[in-house]
This record gives sequence, structure tokens and C-alpha cells, in this order.
Amino acid sequence: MRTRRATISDVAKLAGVSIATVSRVVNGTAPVAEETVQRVQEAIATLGYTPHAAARKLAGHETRTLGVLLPEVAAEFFFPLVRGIAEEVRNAGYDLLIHVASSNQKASLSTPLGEHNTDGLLIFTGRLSDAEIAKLYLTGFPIVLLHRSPPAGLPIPYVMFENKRGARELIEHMITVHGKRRIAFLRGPEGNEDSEWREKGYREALEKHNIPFDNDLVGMGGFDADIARETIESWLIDGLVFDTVFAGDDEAAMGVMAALRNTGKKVPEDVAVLGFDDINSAKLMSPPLTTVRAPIEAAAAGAAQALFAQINGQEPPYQLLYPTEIVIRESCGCLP
Amino acid sequence: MRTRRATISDVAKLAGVSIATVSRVVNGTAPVAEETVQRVQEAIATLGYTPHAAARKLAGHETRTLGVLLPEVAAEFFFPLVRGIAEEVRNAGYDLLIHVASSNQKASLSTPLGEHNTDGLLIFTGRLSDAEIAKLYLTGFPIVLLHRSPPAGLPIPYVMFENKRGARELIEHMITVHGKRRIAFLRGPEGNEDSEWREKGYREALEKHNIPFDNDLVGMGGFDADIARETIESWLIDGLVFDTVFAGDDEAAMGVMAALRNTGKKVPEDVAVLGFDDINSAKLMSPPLTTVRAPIEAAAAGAAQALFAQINGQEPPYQLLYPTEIVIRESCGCLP
DNA sequence: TGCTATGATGAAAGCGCTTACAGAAAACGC
DNA sequence: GCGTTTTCTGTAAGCGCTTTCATCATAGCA
Repeated sequence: MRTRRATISDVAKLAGVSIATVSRVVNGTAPVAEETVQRVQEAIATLGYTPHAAARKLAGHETRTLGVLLPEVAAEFFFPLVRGIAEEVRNAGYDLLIHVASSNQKASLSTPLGEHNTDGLLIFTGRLSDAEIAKLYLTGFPIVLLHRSPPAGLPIPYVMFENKRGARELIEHMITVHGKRRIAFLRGPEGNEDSEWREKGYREALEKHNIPFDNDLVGMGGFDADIARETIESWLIDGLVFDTVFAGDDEAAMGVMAALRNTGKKVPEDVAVLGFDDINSAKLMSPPLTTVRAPIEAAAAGAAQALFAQINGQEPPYQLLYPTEIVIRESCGCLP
Repeated sequence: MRTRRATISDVAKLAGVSIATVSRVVNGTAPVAEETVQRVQEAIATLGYTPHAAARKLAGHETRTLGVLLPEVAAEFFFPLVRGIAEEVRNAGYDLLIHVASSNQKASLSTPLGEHNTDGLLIFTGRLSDAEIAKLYLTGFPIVLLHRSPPAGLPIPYVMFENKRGARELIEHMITVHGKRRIAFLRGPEGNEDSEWREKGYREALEKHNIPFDNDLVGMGGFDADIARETIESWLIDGLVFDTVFAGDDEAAMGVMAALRNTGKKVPEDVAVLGFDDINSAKLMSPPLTTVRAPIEAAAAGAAQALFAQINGQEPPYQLLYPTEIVIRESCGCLP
């Protein structure tokens, strides 16, 4: 640091007031004479003063920082999510601390995101065990869960998509409009609740139309293109017959399409492919992907708002359910 | 906060030592008797003590936090980037503060990422003007630029890909192997240096093979699928003839493919499509995209390392150039 | 034995800020 | 006009931690 940065004392000295007064005009926490405000603001401007965040955090009792815990997966899904959160956080004048859980280390609370460094936590990872979440919650620390429900009995706010309904409608579309009956489903990562609800929607649709559930038609997609591709490839080698693949999410759908293409199957003529989320590339796939639109960014923003509500001592909603909507494109067999 | 958190004094009291000693065993900054270490560590464990980050930052002079300034674009490109940085940051025991520049506000240094809140800044956005960067640099604040070179005359470390070489080789492949001559190029966002270098590589390849540069064959891709798609669509309407599109990056390539497909052109038979970056979905596109592999994650990690070097008072390399490598798949016309 | 390195610890001074607490000045009520 | 608010401002006490500086053993060495 070549030039020492200006502190509140420097400003105070230049403006000829006490540091308390400077603090007051900076934060607007108490009435200050108009003339004094002017002088202080001038001093701030000429010195280029910016409050030192750490000092502020230490003196006040809040960190003005929100933490986000993310899995280390590199999915397109996360960008709108982070954007939604970042936007809210900025509006609130807070900082955003991001922690990407590493694969070789359970994300523990001794991480930078612990309660000492943030005012609240948005948790989106399976890495944190129920016990750890419960412990955090019981200490009164504000948290909001993203796409997972709280451990039994704890009223921790969480956001979810209307997964089941979206999935059901999508599958019903395949059955009623396209007459498909051999509809496969690819599960997301182990324990992923979004996936569980999507599977429920899938099963409900089947049941409603008297199509028996066939366990052979359920495989692992992992919400991941490569995993999904491998599953489909091995199915194809095994000679499994299916006319539709509901890939669980759009990333997996991309892998499904690649697998199908590699083995000479045509989408949607031979096999229809369905995704979930409607990420940006869904409409650009070949053929454009029929999927379910999930308002990822809005949900993330909502989660952040709920967290702020908690931090500010308000009662946040217990559950934030975001609607989904099926998006018909071409991979289901509909025409452009 | 239902339960007050443990402070260093609590630990000290329980262990029967002074807070200085506790600090020493926590940080390992001075020799402490083995027995004392034991007692302190026990106290820490039973109290569940975690150092308060802000206090630490205030007392020490460093924030142990790195800032990243990102444009608000939601490109797949950014995830490996953030991951690469996050990994390094975690290894160094630092925090990562992410600031996504908003579109309706110039990212200014009064943002949370200002010098008061971080020990160093990784800047990847066109939003920060040369003047602001220069100002920051002159104050001695550690910064590393991602994919942009520093304002004239300032030796600020920056990372870059070997864009020109990769692009040149890619285009030469099209000319020499596939005999293409009407090769179009889509530029990235205004002022983007990666794009400028790629264009240079493109031109060099043309020149080397005596193909005159045709300005009509250069359009806007914006490193964005939608922008690229619109460009191609309007070219097609205008009846522009081209046999190859070098889309500037993979995202744009995706848009190019969509535009081509929508108008009945076949890739690569009618028009070959080329990308740059080799993002994860490149190999999943239909047909799989021929592109140039850029080690995004490695470059990001390198940038973080360079920043740490600066912070630790070492002389960082001025330029970090990462190699690129062409990846031949099918969208150029090669067989699988 | 006397003197200096060395190890282990504590006391205390801040880091830059917020926020009671308190005092002084100005405005108000009757 | 005197007591009482109200407005404005300064003093000072921390927030939880790191880090000199000083102290006191103990050990090493001539």
C-alpha cells in the first residue's frame, strides 16, 4: 500500500468535527446540522474515504455479508442462481461470500462461511448434513435452504420449484399428445429433492394413464450430461426399449441427446427427449429441447429476500414455492 | 443469536492463559509449550470457538479476502473460472468475495470490492475503466486482470490465452483440410481483447493462404448465443454466402448452429461451425463442436496465484499466457 | 559463576468503527 | 423569562483480535 487509506479520523480532522459526527453523516443515524453534513461530505470526497468494512462489522454487530454454500458442480444452472442472489444482496448493500464446496472435503461450518463471517447463509448443497444444519438453526443463525427441505421438525425456510406438477404435465403431454408409453426417467444426484419430486410427477402421470411403472426405465442421470450419456449408452447396448427419455434436468438431456445421436437414433423420431429447468441453452439444442421452465433466478432472489427478512427479525415464509411451466419445443415431437 | 458465541477471552479464561497465548496457538505465530497448546485446544473444542473474521481483519492488517469482479453475463464460461479461483482461494485460507457487475450501474470502486474489503482484486469486466484501474494500481493495491491487458504503461499482471495461435490453427485447418474459403468470423463484445486476438489469428491464416479478407464476412457474435444467432439469420436473409463460421466462442457457436438449423442448413455439410474455449457442452452439441481448448480453470487459478504473490510482496509475473489447442470434432466436417 | 541467548507467557496498545452517554446550544411553552 | 424539550455534537467505551514489548524462567557457554 503506497498511500495509507483515509480513516474516519482523517475525515473528522479535515472537517473539524468528531469521528462520531462523521459516522453519523455516513450512516444517517442521527440528526446532523446541514452545514456540518456539507463539510463532512466534502472532506470525504477530497480524501476518497471509504469505511473499512471489517471495522464496521466489528463495531456494529452485523457483518453485512451473506454466505452461499454451493456444490462444486459446474452447471449452467448456477449462474442465474448466483445472479439472482447477487442482485438482492447488492440492493441490500450487503456483501456476498461464496463458498464452493470442495469434493474432497465435507463442507463444515468451520469454513469461511461460519456464523462468524456472515449474517446469514443460503445453503445449496448436500454436503451439509442434517445435523449440522440443525445445529446452526438451533443457535438462531439465519439460514435459508435452496432446493432441499429442512431436517424433520425444523421450520427452516426453504425454496422449491413446483417440480411435481411440472414433471407430471410434461409426461402427460407425451402420453396424450404423442402417444408415448415407454417413457424413461433419469434421476438426479442421490438425495436430490428436486429429482424426487420430479419422479413423483412422472409416476403420477404414468399412473393416471394406466401405464405401469417399470423400474428398468429409471436410471441415473445425475443432473449431469456425462452421467446421463453413459446411462443411455449402456441402455442402448443392453437393448432396452424406450420411446422417451425424461432426463431429469436440461444438462442431463444434453447428454441424452448426445448418446442418442452417437448411436444413430433420431430425436424426436426414434426417441423423444425431455429436460427440466429451461436453461439458456435448452432452446439452442438440436432439436430445441422441450422442458419445464423453472424460475431459477427469481427463486434465488426470493431466497435471499427471505434471508434478509430473518436477519431483520421478521418472520420469513416457511416455504417458498415457485411455479413451473412446461415449454414445448421440438425434442418431444411437436413441430416448430 | 440465541447463544452468545465464544470469544478469544472465553477460551483464554477456560484454558487459564492469556488471550495472547490463545491467539498464538490458533495462528501458530510463536512457540507455545506443548502442554499449554493442549489445554487451549481443548478449550477451543469445548467452546466451539471460531475466530471472528472481522476482528481478525481489523487487528491484522489484511482482510484475508480476495475479490472478483465479473460481468453479469451468464455464460457457462464463468463457472470453471470461478471454480479455479475458488480452489486457490480456499487453499490459501482466504475468502472469496464475488461481485457481479450490474448492467445498470458502472462497477465503481465504492462497491463492496473496494480496497477496504479485500486484499486484492481479480478484475474481469469491461465495466471498470482504464482510469479506475490505473488509480487502483497506483495506490499499490494488488490486482490481476483477467483477459484484458492493462492500461498503457502500467505493468499490471494479466492472464490471457494464446488466442491468436489457436484461432490461426483452427482456420488453417479449415483451409488446408476442408478447402474452405468463405470463412466468416463473429466478433465478441466490443473491446474484448480475446476477440481481437482471435480475429488477428483468423486474418493471419487467411493471409497466409492468400484468401483476401472480406469485411462482409465479419459480424457481431458478442460471445453470446442469441446475438450470434441473429447475425447469422440476417446474413442468411441477405443471401450472404459462406461455408464456415468461426463464431468467436462456443456460446456463439451454439447460436450459429441454431440459426443454421432453423433455416435448413446442415452443419457441417453446408456450413462448418467453429467455436473457441471448449466449454463442457461443446462436445455435446450436434454435431460436436470443433473448437479450441482454452484452459479456463487453470488460467483462473494462475491469476489467483499471481494475486497471492503480489499480496505476499513477491514479484508476480507480468503476463500469464496460457496455451490453447485445437480440438477437432465434427462441426468442421471431420468424421467422428 | 556470571552473562547472554532462547522459550514461554502476559499486559496492553491499538486496528477503524458504532453507539451509548452527556453536555451545550437553540427552540419552545406558558 | 425560566424550565423543558429538541437538536446537535463530542467523549469515550468497547467490538474481538493481533502484536509489540516486557518479564521471567531455563539453558547454554565461556
